[in-house]
Amino acid sequence: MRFSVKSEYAVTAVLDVAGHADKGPVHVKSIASRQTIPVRFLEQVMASLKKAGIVDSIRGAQGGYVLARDPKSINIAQIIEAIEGPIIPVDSITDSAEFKSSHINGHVVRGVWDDVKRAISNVLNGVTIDDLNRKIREKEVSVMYHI
Amino acid sequence: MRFSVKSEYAVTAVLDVAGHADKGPVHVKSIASRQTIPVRFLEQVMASLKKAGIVDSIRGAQGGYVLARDPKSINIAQIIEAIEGPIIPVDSITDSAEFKSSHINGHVVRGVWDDVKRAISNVLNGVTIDDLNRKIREKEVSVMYHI
DNA sequence: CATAATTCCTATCGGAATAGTAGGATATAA
DNA sequence: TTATATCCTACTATTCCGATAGGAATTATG
Repeated sequence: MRFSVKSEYAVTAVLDVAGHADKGPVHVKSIASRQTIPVRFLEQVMASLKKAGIVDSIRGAQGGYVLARDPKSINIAQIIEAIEGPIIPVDSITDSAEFKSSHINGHVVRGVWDDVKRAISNVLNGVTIDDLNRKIREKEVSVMYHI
Repeated sequence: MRFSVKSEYAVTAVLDVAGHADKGPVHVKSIASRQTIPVRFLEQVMASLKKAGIVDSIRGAQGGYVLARDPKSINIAQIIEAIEGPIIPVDSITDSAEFKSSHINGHVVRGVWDDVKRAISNVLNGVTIDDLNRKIREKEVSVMYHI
């Protein structure tokens, strides 16, 4: 797993789609201009999200993207895994037989790495798109009051 | 922060130095051959560790490296930061003013990122070289019993 | 049916980072 | 004085990231 701009775009985009769910399918162009993300780049991000079953697409004119599932059932871990691959890889470099045998005490070090990955996974699994949407709405409300 | 081979080398090396503290300064060549790490590459890793005040060096013949501090006071976070830079960067790309203003709801997403970094930091700060050394010794003992 | 709008598929590219190599300067024990 | 180390700096091959690009496939709309 890593922490790329692409992941950030992905979460932002899903959040954007969720926030505009009422006005029919959201097209990439809108998201891109709202969030200032290169359109052609975002296209690829959306493709990954679709492949992972997070969004659905409607092709053709007036098409766009919609959430494939309930915002409460989409968490950040799923989105990031859709983009970057498994947070806890099935076999990492350090899991190879040669690595294990050539690095004395490697298992101990790898134990720490695993702990870290678990911690990351816990955080990301604990936050849903619905959670973030609420936070955004709360913020908007508080801004309104301040005006 | 990231999870490079270099970091793994660093932790392994510190662990190796700690484990051979009794027989005087440990030289890079020994560590490299024991752990199967390219010598010239490990040299650079050790330089970073020294700069960070984790190990001390003795130059010249029969020189080598020793721990600069008590193994109980060296944690994995310190080692990784010595190699990769701050785990929680003072200013990341996503913290720039332009990024903030151009990405709606960016603060919410970044909030999650911060939570993750904190979680990573907690794990890495909670594990010391002494902890890992104990684990290695326990393992060795249990292996001995099995023979 | 024609057209505009949209997703979809694939290839390419510049720049940065990673992992590793290399040459030689410097220090010091023996 | 010599062998053994660390130290300093530059280079390199490969991979990955962020982004761009061309064009095919699909579909609502007039």
